[in-house]
Amino acid sequence: MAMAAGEPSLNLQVFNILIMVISLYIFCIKLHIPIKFFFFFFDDGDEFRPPGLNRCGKSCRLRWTNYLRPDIKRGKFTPEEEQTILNLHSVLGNKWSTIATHLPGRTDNEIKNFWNTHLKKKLIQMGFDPMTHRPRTDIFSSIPHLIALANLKELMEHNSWEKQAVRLQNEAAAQMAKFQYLQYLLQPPSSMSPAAFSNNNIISPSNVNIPNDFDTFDLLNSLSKDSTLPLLMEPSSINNIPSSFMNTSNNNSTTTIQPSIHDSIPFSHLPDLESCLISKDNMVQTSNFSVLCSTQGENSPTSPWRLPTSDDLSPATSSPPPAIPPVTNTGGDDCSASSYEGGPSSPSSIWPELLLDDPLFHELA
DNA sequence: AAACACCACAACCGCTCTGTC
DNA sequence: AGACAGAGCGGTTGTGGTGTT
Repeated sequence: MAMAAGEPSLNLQVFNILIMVISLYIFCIKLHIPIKFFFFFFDDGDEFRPPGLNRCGKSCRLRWTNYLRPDIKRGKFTPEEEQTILNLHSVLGNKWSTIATHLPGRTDNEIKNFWNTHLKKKLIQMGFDPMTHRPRTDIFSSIPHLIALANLKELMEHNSWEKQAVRLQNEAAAQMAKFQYLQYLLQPPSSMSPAAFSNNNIISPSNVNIPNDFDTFDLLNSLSKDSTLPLLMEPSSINNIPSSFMNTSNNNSTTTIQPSIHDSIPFSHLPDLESCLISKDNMVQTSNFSVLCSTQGENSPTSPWRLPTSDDLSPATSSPPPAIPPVTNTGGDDCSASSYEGGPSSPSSIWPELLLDDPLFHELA
């Protein structure tokens, strides 16, 4: 490995490179240029980050908009804000920035976090799908209902002295199931359309899906014979709907049927969260049965199978009883947790097979 | 007191949109 | 028209605090 004549020695080359590096270093120090600047091509970020601070301009902007901005409101969300978020989310979905424009002082990030950590869980706990704001129909949401059924069954077995009252309640349960099935069938197909968000939806033949199968007609006939339930299709009878079926907070006499219409309004069927949310350890949530018991006048405080009512949940408030989440099928594909289609493809095949065939249901009905 | 689980929230990430050159 | 930078947005993660065992 003889070195060619006139070619600088290896030591000299290294020395020259060293001199260049030192010169560059001094140059950078004099001009206050960070050395890191020359290694920007190794930076994995898409923006240049100033030395010393591991922050890019983007994160600084986020820090300002989400935290440092002086007009940001601190503290917990008020119930009004909570309700606003719920209402807006039912209409807008996860458009956090749009929702934030309606809540001065709150950032989209804050609202998003609040939703993910609080409101979503609340809705799930209440048995509502946080995406559709409608009663969930998956098996997990049905578990509290089934537990309530099981408890009721057990109580029935051990409390023969109240068989008569239980029988009445079972009849009411069957009627309620029929009613909810009918209500389900009568849902407008475009229940998720913006027009459906209006709280002034009035039931009328024009906005009601006339059922087209015989099962439904049979059900209608059976209901019309039943004095317990009103004739829904006759406007004159709408005012006769028992108050428990109606949103009692609506004092307007414009014949607005809350249960069925509520079911078509993504959020309006929800009661005030504070008034109906039950503590975590209470397995019996706002279920059909809590409403059912209260509607039949059999829900005496001493009754052994008494389930919580809205009064139990919030004695101080006079808010209406929670809406009736339809008795849910277990695993039906009409309204999955994340993809509600707004209407059943074959309504008559959903309830009877999956829910009404439930042995517990048969025993009770 | 320590370990662990859970919760709340700021921060980050990746993507899309928009304005500028 | 296309490239680029910055802003905006929604989903996700990291982390510190708190409660529980």
